[in-house]
Amino acid sequence: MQSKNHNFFEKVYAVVRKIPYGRVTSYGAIAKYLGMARSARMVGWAMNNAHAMEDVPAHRVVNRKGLLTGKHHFEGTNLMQQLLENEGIKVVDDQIVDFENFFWDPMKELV
DNA sequence: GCTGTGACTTACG
DNA sequence: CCGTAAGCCACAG
Repeated sequence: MQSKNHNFFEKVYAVVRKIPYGRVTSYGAIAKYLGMARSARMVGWAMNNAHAMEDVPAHRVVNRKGLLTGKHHFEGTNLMQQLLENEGIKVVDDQIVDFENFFWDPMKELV
């Protein structure tokens, strides 16, 4: 019985999985795309649960300032930064360089 | 059903 | 831009 299995988490994962390579987005952007711009925190929380999801590149999701706020939740100390740099994204002081240039808005890109 | 919490965001100075 | 304060919603206990 699926009942209310339509977790909003699944929606978050769906959007995060659609993040193209070498791009990043913010929790608020995802939340807004899901119609819950005021629940940006929940998006981050969903990422916490996303740890069980291998198809969820949570490292491509950062806060509004392009700061790797959730890097602390990744394995190691700078795994998140390593992953981003591996995609060609420069990260300095836990902050993405030219964040606006790498920002991926599901509202505009995903339509 | 209330309380606490959180990988956020916005507003104000 | 930076620091502080408040708002916000969903989930766990």
